[in-house]
Formats: sequence, C-alpha cells, structure tokens
Amino acid sequence: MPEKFTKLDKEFLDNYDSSTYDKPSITVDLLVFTIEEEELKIVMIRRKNSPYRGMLSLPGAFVGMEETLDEAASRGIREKTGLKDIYFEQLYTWGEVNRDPRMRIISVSYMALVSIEELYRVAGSSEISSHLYCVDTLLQSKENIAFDHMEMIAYGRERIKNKVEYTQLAFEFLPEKFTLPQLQKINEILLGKELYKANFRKKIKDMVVETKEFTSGGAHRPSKLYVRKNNNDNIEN
Amino acid sequence: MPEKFTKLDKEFLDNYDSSTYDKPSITVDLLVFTIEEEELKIVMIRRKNSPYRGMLSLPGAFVGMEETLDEAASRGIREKTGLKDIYFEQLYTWGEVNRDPRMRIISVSYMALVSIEELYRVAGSSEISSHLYCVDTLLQSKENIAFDHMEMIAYGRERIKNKVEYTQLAFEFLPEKFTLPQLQKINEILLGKELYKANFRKKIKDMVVETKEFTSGGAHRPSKLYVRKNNNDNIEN
DNA sequence: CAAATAGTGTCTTTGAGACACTATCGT
DNA sequence: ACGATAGTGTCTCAAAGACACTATTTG
Repeated sequence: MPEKFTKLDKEFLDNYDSSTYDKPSITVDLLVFTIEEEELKIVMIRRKNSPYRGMLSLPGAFVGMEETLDEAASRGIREKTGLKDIYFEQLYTWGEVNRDPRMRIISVSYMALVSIEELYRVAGSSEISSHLYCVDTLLQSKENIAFDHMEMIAYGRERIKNKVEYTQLAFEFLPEKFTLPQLQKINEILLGKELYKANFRKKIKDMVVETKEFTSGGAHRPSKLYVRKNNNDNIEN
Repeated sequence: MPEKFTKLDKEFLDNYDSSTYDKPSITVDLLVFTIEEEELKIVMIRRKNSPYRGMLSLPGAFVGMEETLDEAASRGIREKTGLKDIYFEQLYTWGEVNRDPRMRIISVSYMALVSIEELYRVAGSSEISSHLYCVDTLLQSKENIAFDHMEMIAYGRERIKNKVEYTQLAFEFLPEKFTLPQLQKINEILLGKELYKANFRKKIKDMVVETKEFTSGGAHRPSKLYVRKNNNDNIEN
C-alpha cells in the first residue's frame, strides 16, 4: 500500500500549523421548501450586489467556528425566515473551485420543509410570499440563478421526489391536523403525477391516525381530520 | 421576512476580508470498500500518533485550495491505495465542533468501491490485506475507532445496503467478466441475506450480457461468463 | 454414477393499479 | 333532487417469493 504522505495528508496534522495554509470558507446553503397554492415553492433572495446582482439566490450562512453544520443550518433558517424546529436534513456538499467568483467557498446544502401555514405565521404572509418561487418553473425557466444554486435546487427537487416514495416526507408540508384529500394532494404535487384515491389510502393507512373531528363549510361531504402517526406508536400494535 | 444580516451572513461577503476570520479546515475521509473472502471489507489505517494513537482510522486527505472535493477524494484514493478510475461517490459531511481534538475540521466522506482483484493488482495483495477489515465485525466490535469514523462506516454500510436494491452497485466489486453465481454472492453479502437463485436471475437479467466463455476447472458444471450491460445499450433494444 | 454446482419452469403470494360504486354535505 | 367532494369494495395484473426440477462437469 503506497504510503506517500504528502503535505496535505491528514497524518501531517501532527506537525501542522493551522494558520500556515490558506483554507476555503465554509457556508451552508438553505433550500426551504413549502407548498403554496398547490405548487412546490422555495425561498429565494434577489441579490442586491455583484456577483450575480439582480439574480435569485438561495439563502445561506457562514459556518462559525463554534457551531456544527446542523447548527449553522438551523440558525440560517431562523435568521432568514424566523422558523424554528422545522424538519431539515443535509443534502450534498458543493466544492467546485470557482463556484463563487469572489473566493473559495465550499457549501453544504440543506433542505428544510415547512407548511405554508407555519411559514405565514412566523415570517408574515406578505413578506414571505414575495420570496417564494415555484420550483418547477425555476427549473424549466431560462432565468439565470446565482452561483450553482440551480443545480442545488434540482438536487433538492430530486431528493424530495425520491424520498416521498418511501418516507413520510409529505407530512412536513401539512399542519398537525389534516384530511386525507389534503395529504393526497401534497403527494401528487411532490411526485408530479396524479394518484388513485383508493390505492393511495391503502398505502398510507398505517401512517395516520384518525381523529373525531371533521372539516366543515364546503358544499359537500365533510372530510375526517387525521394526525400523523408517531413512529413510536408502532410498539403498541 | 426577517432580514437580520449578521456578520456571518453571506451577503456580508461583499465587505468580507477573507483573512479576518478563523476558518475550519476541510478534509475528505475515504471509505474504500471491497469484498475479500466473502466479506465486505474496508481499508483502514492504524494511527501512529496521538490523538487516538494505535486505533484504526479511515484514510483521508486535506482539500487543497485548487482542487474540487471530488478531486481531493480521487487524489486521496490514489495516494493511499494506488487506485485510479474507480467508482466513488460523496456520502455525507461531518461537522461536529470537536470531532477532531486538535482543531476544527469539517470532513466530507466519500465511499469508493473496488474489486479485490483490482485492489491486489494495484496495491499489492499482501500490503493491502493487512489494511482490510471486515465491516460488520468492526461495527459490532467494541474496538475503538478513531474520531467519528465508526459513524461514517455505519453510514456507508447503510448506503450500500440501500443502493444495492435499486442500482447496479454490486458490479463494482467484480472484475469485468463474472458469473451469475458470483454476482449473486456479492449481492447476498451486501444485503446481508440469502437470495433465491431463480428469482435473482429474473431480476438482474436485463443488467447483464452473456459472453461465449465459461469457467472451467471445478468438479461440476461450468458457469457462463457475463459482462455488465452498458446502460447506453438500452437504446439499441 | 455420485457429488457438486449451474441453470430453468412454474405455482403462490403480495401489492400496485384501475375503476366502479356508495356516502354526506350545502343549496 | 343535484352538484360536489369524501370515502370504500373488488377485479386485474405484474413482480417477488418459494420450491422443485433438469443440466453438465470431474473423479
């Protein structure tokens, strides 16, 4: 086994002066997804300065020396939208040398999912709405998006599409209590295709628990409200 | 939408002096998997220095200012094993504040998959064998592993298990020409369970192309050799 | 021909997909 | 009663699972 320990090798750390070498900066870039008006949307900011002035970019934050990546992501989400305690997960780390023309920046992308009700409540509906963009429109459009953020959005979109199939991701876009037609609609939007009602209900029946409440007001049969089944509840069954 | 741009915000970059703030260092940590003697194994190095002196650790490399993350991973694999042009993919980025007691290091983990024949050929069979450890034994053992590398191995092991189900990952562990019993054995090792021969063959029949060659020498019926079907070949069909 | 491994045919079971039906609200 | 949406029963079909069988080599 070749043991060519170069200057950059990790064993070299033992005689390594942290200040000797130039280092990349580390940021997190945040893909905050929600569903508004039956469309998957993402929070974006129009850049006020160069580079990419006037173009859309993802919100982000530098990773401080005393915080983990998850903490930086969580802080970034809170600073930009006010949201706390929402679902998020790390996606991928982007390290092209010139992905930011100003300096070498390596960015860890995170996606966060939140219901539109919670987003309106915390960020203000009019303030946040102007920052929400339809994901599929962005991806199809020729509108230029800053940095490699278009790639990041495409990556996040794919992740959602894949993960909806085998996880309970869809619930993150709904309030605590919801109807099965609502849940089905969310799934259809995330998957990009229509589903058969009876089949959909068979598939998700073990993930939800019915309540005794119903919707009301529509000129049609009321819909029963459900809550998400806690995974720990499985032990009871 | 709260627009509290803190010192660490990315828009702040416009008046940001790259040298002002202390930064984390960035490394790649490498999970080089192979299959030797019907076991999934991983390349590990026993540490010669503190911290974690005498414990096993993953090979790694610093990310240079002029190389991408993929390039750093590729270079690291080459420097430590001699391997070039093998399959690898980024897994996850680890950013706990004190994951390395010496200094703040954020590490992007990569996994690489290679056949034992190729590994022997390039690294030398005796040299590399002393660095190969059975993954499932490591994960079950109480043997201490340096840094957060145990978590990384567990993460990589899961990724393989999941991805084998819906991709052609298993082929990476085999030489160019292989038999279906070999391919089945690889799948069984990666999945951690036995498979029915007839069912397995139905499932993978569109991923392989038979050659006119056979194995020989065993005191039993010879096995036909196959090659992996190039995905581009789908166009022909 | 016996032992060993390679390779195939087919029945069963499970779950996805498709579609038709019934139920309950407001007007 | 009617329009609209909520909710259910069941047939079809394809894939996964299980198992039994045949095939070809060496000694």
